[in-house]
Amino acid sequence: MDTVSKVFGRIPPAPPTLADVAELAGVSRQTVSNAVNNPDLLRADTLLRVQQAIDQLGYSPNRAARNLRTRASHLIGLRIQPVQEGTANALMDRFVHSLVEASREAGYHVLLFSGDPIDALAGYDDLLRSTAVDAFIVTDTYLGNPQAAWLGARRAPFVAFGRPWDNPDAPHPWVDVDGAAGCDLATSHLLDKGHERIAWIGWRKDSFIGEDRRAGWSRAMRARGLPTTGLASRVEDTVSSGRDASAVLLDEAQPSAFVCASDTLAMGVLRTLAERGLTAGRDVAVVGFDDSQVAQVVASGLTSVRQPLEDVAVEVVKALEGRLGHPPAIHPGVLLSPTLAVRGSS
Amino acid sequence: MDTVSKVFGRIPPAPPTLADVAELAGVSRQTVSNAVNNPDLLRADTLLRVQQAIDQLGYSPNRAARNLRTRASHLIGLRIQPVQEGTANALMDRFVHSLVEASREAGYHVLLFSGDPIDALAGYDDLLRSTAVDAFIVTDTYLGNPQAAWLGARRAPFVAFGRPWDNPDAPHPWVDVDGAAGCDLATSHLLDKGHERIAWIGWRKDSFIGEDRRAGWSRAMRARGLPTTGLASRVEDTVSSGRDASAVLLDEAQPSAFVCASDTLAMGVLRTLAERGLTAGRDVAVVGFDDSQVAQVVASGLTSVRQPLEDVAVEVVKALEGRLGHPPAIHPGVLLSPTLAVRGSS
DNA sequence: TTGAAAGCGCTAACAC
DNA sequence: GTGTTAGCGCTTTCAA
Repeated sequence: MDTVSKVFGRIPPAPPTLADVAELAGVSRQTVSNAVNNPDLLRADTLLRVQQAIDQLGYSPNRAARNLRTRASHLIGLRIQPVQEGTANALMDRFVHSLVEASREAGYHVLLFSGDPIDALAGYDDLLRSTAVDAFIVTDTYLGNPQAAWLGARRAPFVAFGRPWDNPDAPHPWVDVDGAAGCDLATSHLLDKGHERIAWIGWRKDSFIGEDRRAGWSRAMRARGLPTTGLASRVEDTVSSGRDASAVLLDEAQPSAFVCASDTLAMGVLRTLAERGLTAGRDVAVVGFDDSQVAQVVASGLTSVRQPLEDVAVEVVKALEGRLGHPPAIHPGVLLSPTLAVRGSS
Repeated sequence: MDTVSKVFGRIPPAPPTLADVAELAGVSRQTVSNAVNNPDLLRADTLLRVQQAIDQLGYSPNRAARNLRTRASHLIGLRIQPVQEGTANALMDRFVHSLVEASREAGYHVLLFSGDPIDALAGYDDLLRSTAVDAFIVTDTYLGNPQAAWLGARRAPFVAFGRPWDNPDAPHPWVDVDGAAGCDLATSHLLDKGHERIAWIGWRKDSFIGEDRRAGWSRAMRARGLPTTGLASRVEDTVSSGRDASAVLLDEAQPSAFVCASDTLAMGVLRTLAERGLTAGRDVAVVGFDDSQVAQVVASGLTSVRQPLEDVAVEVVKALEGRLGHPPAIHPGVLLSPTLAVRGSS
């Protein structure tokens, strides 16, 4: 009586095991295992025979058994947070897809989990202790986020998308996008178009990311010997903040262009322009950040700095493979350069 | 010599096992297992003692071992596709988060995989044969998609987000949102505002979803005895198609309002209005579908039909639990009603 | 109510 | 090159 009908009188048919393949091919189980994991060890004709048996039965190694034996799950954990409604911030969608794709090529799958809002660490802890994932991708590296330190202390392998701002010497691998370079790019683009009074609308000063992006703007301005005083504003990341800030700047500093730390803020600028009967791109130029769908479909289009998320994902997975290797190979950090998606608003 | 230092002279410290807990609590391994899975079987004081040992060691059952033994992974697979750039379609982000949340409460994690573009089924097959997931959530139920039939033939448990349009008697559980009701809601909203000539911009006729939504519009119009002839257009789901279609309709049928099958099309309408110096919401009303971020942040806001994705996720997981139960409980299908997010454009 | 034994399917280590 | 042995950590019988 075969395994199938012994275990399941009904559905579903139990998938074939190593033993089934071995029997069919007339070899031992170990040889089948080798055929799958170390084909080089087999003689060509044996390998072929085993291969045929595998194909014939539609055999695929049972993950649970393999995981148990190898102490690896080939799963990487990614914590996702709720979409922020009312903003244009939707990086994650693109990043997640890129990550899944890059992971697949490296033999990993992505396991999603949601943060217990009260205890962000709980989800990590659970997966870690139950050895459900081999590593994590950490994306929310805002200031004071304890995840990196916490994971580090537990020796949990992880790669961060985002620099360790508060600790440049952090020992974990990370990948990030050069926000300053992006805003420099955006500002220089406007300067090349003849703009001289280019305003900045960014986030509050306690945001490292925001200050980094702002630095790109001021750097580009200074490189042309242009003043920046009175041309900058720091606000919350909402459409209405962008609207209010741009109205004030327009009144007090008469800029001919805006560079914003986010598409959300840029949408606020567009709103102010519309309210004043000004046309974006003709009367006043506007550049956003993140190349969200919003930037892509809004009337006449919003020029925006685009993060190379596909490349980020590839680098993240590369770093992960290094970290998971024996011995672990930690390359310090990777900084990628964004590009500029030029549209009608500039 | 304990397990830890035997296996790992170095890092990372091996997580505690059932045996470790059993030793500490002075009971057998089986008793610890029961404490975790069938606490009722234990005497109160034994349970307490085991619980303390578990807490003290930070024990969490090894998933791979449990999966191997129980033939279940407590993972559900979700295939994700690339974000469509240049459109406002970003349902998935919200749905995925809701699904992760709902799954967590049911004891499941979500495993993401990407479709091999060439062979969409390959990803499913791989995960299925390696028993990596217990079930799938299928979201792309477009016409002629072979996934449902294929999975059904393999007796693979799955729940669809989307009706089996081409086979109403399909035996699998599904959850969907009533698009007709949504467009009826949108149209009635406009009718209540006094509009009588309300145009429809939807997708090509071979889209069941598009025709369903369109039916809601015509139903609402007919309910008030209003004509629909000459007021409808069927195009591709792009901004420029929406722009062109609305320009034609405006010229030929003089509608005072538009209901669109997607926010993407609605953005096209807004573009036409802007080009003609018309103000959305004042001169011409516009309603989109999906309540995307685009609808939320665009100047003055775009009224849009909002799918209750959180509820969809809950129902999907509920259906999944039924399907995975012993015996499987298949409830036929669940149809949820969308709501209308009213903003400045109407 | 608790414990002992068996085995899920696989691979690492070693023998042949 | 191939086969044998052992055991990853857990849960499901079954016995005490």
